[in-house]
Amino acid sequence: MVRAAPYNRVAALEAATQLFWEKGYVGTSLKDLENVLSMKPGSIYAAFKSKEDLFSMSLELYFEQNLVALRSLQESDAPLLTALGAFLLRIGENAEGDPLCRPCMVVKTLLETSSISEDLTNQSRIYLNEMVGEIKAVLDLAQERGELVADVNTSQLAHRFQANLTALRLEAHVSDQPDILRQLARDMVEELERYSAQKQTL
Amino acid sequence: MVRAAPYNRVAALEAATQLFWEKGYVGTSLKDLENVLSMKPGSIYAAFKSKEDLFSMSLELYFEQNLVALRSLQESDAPLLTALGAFLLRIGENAEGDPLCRPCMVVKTLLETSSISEDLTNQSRIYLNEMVGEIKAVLDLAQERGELVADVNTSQLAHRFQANLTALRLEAHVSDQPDILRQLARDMVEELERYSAQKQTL
DNA sequence: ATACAGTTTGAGTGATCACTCAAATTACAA
DNA sequence: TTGTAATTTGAGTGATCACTCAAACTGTAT
Repeated sequence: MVRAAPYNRVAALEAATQLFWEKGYVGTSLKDLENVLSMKPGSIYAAFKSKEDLFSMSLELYFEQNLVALRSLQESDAPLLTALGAFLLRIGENAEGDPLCRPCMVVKTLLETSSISEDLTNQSRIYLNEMVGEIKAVLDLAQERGELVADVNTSQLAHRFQANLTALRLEAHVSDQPDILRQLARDMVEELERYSAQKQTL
Repeated sequence: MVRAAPYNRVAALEAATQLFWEKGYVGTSLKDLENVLSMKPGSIYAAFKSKEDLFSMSLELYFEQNLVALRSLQESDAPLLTALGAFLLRIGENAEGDPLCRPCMVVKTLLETSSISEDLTNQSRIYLNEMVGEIKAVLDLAQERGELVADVNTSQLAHRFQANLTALRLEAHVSDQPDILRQLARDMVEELERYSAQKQTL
């Protein structure tokens, strides 16, 4: 009775996400989407209702994938502070094609849509808040495990980490001096590790 | 012989800058510009050649104004590190209508135009590099004056400051928790003042 | 007053925008 | 095989995009 959809919804959403991430909401036309999704306008609208809805779903997918990366940290027993620092160092390497070394799609969306679509702006805001909450959860766990000094405000430190992450991804996009970027990442890691319970006092 | 232009070029450019800053390049239509500049399309094109050129001039104006603010620091004899920190603390207050508490137009442009206009992207990149150079100049002067410890890499610290500034302006745009934002600003100031030559050792 | 050059005007350009829908196609049940 | 409902198709919708240009207007020189 129900015919299987001949398009792969997940694959289509992932392709849309990449396109939107790169070109932004306004900068992406339906022609662009038709090409990338290999779907005609009618199919796109049947499947995703509107360009804005499709963007919203793409943003959600992007967010969920980032959330998964953070959650997986908490499930392993690897040192948490080291793992957080590794994110920064990875951005510092600025490897070609590493998605973490491109500006965050949520941040891009927030900036782009702040006078275009209130819905997308709010969605971005919510995601950023959820992300910082997830970082805080990692830091709380690190405190439980005795990796992080007990007297630090994890909420505050989470915001600091998110700020560093965002700024570093931006710098990776701007900088043409690998040394500067790498050292910037190291400075941020050093700052983070000043709260490590394991570290020797200076 | 030459009739005085009945439009005020500087005022028009400033109005265009505000509009572009808020709505972005793609998000601003010529209709929007006509309204804000009180000019008909023909006049706009006679005066500014194209939408992209007008945007470019607006971005330049924005940049020059920011540059002036930094240069003026070097001409006064007020403590430089304190003055730099004051920028951060001002963002931390997130006062309604304070332009410093809105995301940087250059950063917005860089993110928005990276797949739209190579020219505007390059222009943004250049401005960000000039800004960080100007921050470095302030830090170098601070070293000369003995305000800043001698062994710190001012180029590196300048990049760190710029990253903090950018991230903080972004956070001011996202956050609905004044306390968090204020504390974030204070953390950044504290980090900066660890390089103060005047400060007492911990 | 008249001529004229500089400036503004705004309807109109073709292109592109997001989006629609009747018709063709397809997969499955009977 | 046939009937049917789900899906895809893609030409076409009106709206809006950045932009143009001939005509009207305006300030100045003569």
